[in-house]
Amino acid sequence: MVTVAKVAVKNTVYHFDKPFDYLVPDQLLGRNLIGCRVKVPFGTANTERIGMVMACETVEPTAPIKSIAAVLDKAPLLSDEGIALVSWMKQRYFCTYFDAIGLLLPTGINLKLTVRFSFHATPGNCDLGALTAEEKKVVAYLMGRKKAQDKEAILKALALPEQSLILEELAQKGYLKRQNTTVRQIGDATQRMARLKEEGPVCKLTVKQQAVYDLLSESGPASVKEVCYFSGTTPAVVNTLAAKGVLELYEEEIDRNPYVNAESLRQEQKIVLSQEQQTAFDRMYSLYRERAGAVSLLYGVTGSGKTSVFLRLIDQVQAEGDGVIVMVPEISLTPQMVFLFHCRYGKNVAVFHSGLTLAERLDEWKRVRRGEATIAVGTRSAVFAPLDNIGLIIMDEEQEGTYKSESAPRYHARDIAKFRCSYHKALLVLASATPSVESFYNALHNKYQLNRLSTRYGQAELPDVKIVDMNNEVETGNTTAVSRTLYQALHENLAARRQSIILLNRRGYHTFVSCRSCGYVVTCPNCSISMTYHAANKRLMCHYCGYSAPFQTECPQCHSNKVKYAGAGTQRAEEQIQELFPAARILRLDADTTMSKTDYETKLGAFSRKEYDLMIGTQMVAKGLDFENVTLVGVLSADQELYSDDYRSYERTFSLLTQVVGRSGRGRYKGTAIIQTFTPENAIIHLAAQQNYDHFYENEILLRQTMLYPPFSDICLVGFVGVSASKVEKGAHVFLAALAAAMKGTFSDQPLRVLQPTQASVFKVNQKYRYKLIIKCRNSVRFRSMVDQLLKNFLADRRNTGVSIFIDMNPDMIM
DNA sequence: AGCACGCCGACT
DNA sequence: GTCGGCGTGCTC
Repeated sequence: MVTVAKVAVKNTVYHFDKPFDYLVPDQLLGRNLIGCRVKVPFGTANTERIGMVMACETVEPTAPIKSIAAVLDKAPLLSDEGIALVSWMKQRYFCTYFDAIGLLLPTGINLKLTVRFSFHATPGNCDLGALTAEEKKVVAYLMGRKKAQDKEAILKALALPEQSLILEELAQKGYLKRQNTTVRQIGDATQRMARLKEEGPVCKLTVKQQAVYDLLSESGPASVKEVCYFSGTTPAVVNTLAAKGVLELYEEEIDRNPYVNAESLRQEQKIVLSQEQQTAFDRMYSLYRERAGAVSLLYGVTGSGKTSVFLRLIDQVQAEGDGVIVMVPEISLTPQMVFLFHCRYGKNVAVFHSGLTLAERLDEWKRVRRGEATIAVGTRSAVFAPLDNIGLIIMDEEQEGTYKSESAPRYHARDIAKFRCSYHKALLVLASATPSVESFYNALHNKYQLNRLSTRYGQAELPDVKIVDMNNEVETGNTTAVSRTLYQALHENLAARRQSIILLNRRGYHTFVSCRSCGYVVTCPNCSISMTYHAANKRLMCHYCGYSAPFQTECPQCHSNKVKYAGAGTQRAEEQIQELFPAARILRLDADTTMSKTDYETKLGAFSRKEYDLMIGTQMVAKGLDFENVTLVGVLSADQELYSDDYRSYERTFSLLTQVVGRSGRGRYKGTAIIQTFTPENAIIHLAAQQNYDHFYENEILLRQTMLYPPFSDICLVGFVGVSASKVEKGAHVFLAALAAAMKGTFSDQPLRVLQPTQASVFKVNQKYRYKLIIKCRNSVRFRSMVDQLLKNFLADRRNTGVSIFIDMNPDMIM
């Protein structure tokens, strides 16, 4: 009998990704290998690859198989649950094992295989007489260095060809020591900075280089990222200048983890719940005690104090020795929330979000893995926190699109949370002021427990909302982004020394640039999308691929001088408002600026200390912020999201408007909100103004039923991407034909509605063309096995080379 | 994806 | 006669 390990191998592609059998050598037999990474020989060339042991079994020896070369981890990185979750994800998201494994491991732990050499100091080796000139050079190079060097680095430094075997030969002869190592790829906690050298330019500069030079001489040292943004260049230009000696690059440590002294913040704070909150708490707590792996939907109007209920629940679950995961949509925007958690639970909290460096993330991951932290707080990826006894998972604002991953594996954190809760028999709490239609449907049909918080906490009341018809404004000669009503309200609010928030919903909004003479619209050369004007760097930018070009008034088509930008981007709106209120202190929050995470926190801190009068920004000003002095909220234009062709666009608009309106009047003073729109008759806007979710839901669920959209079906989006538009289109049709054949043949039992393949709404992105095909289906085991087969056939079919394919089940947005 | 095996055109 | 083009098939 022999022991065989089932190993998932890294860097495979979908159609041959499966567990490969490797022999477990005798010296490894006593160890628990499941969940450990291993090195294995792979393919005819037996190249070394990294793998993950998914299972082990003892079998009769049959044909000879290859052996595991080495084990890379002392203890398993994945628990049994992790292994099960990886397999589950592979089936559900049509990804490879390692795509899924990557999510469960912290980024910093990824290993890279390298070979290192160092000088082997023995008495005989000092005699270099027997060596060739080249060999002497190599030995001399390594003699001068104490530490072992990477093979590639040595060859590069000595200008030797990559394939050179000289190092191996010298190791054989005993001059060098060879080490096979696996190095951790830990990212830098630093960022690259550029500063000019004092001498000034020593040679002629190209236009782009001059732009970088001018910028740096004006601004002083700056990060390479910022330099590129403001000069409209790429890092390549900066590197060239560095090579020419015009500027120098250096590393600067980026923002320190602001949570280091979490423990010192710790203090008990008693939470008093209202009757309504107490009822919700009691029901969720008893559901948790049932240990049935159930789901509860906590539906509470904005400002109803959902957080207090969470905290009480977490206290209880912690007291019973269970771990907790708390997810929030975008944690950088809620430093208040992180602060709150640190105050209450000190070092018991591990925080996961994109603002941490890789090394910090690795540390947090380890603290959870070792059981030092039993509460994981973070964005989407926190759902994978390596807790091994989960009692409770909380998803705040569960309807948010950021919980859905837009790259493979295209998972929804809610589904992962459900998996983990059913594995651990834990409670999943979905919380929202505007639950997703799917979740509310489940709650009404008793699949979830439903808890409502329908009054605001304390004395706070819901704000008064006015809807302003912008058509009237335009007709009566007001062409600015601010209506007279909003102007008046802002004026009064400033005079009363209260704060205001202005939402500018830019998403899908084109501050497009066009020629007033011939109608030419400036579009991105790489993508089929119009360019957006950025006032901060006076350039046109593409939001899809990052391409930028200087703004020019001359039209490339008719050569008139009439190219102008229109529409109210955040930057433009800020200018206008500043002109209208010259004395107001305005804070702009914008996802596109190069602001860092701690910048946000400082700015938001300053806002809460009333150092600003007005905050203006995109979606991010609408969500989760809690400032008691804000009594006015303005929405510059409510329409943009509403009229995209996505089945979730109503839901998103309703949610956004409801939430932003809810920012107003959270403290002692009654709040007001003003919504500007060109379609004042629209029902969604009125329902959001009234914060009337129930009515919105009733309308929406009927629509979903008629149109056969979720929750009445699942949407399986098949995407095709490639550089050749015709090949991509052909690929989509090849897939369609195969699907049609499957539906006539083996899978005729599947109730499917297939929509014709069409171009993606943004057809070209980054020089690649995109097609989509939509299947309305039931996401069942059988449906997935059909898709799996279709995918494998597609990938193996040579007609489809150059076309990549992906599946997105219930995408957040139809591409 | 890589990598090897295999069968036809430009060369010593 | 060989070197090498990239079409096809496999990876425990």
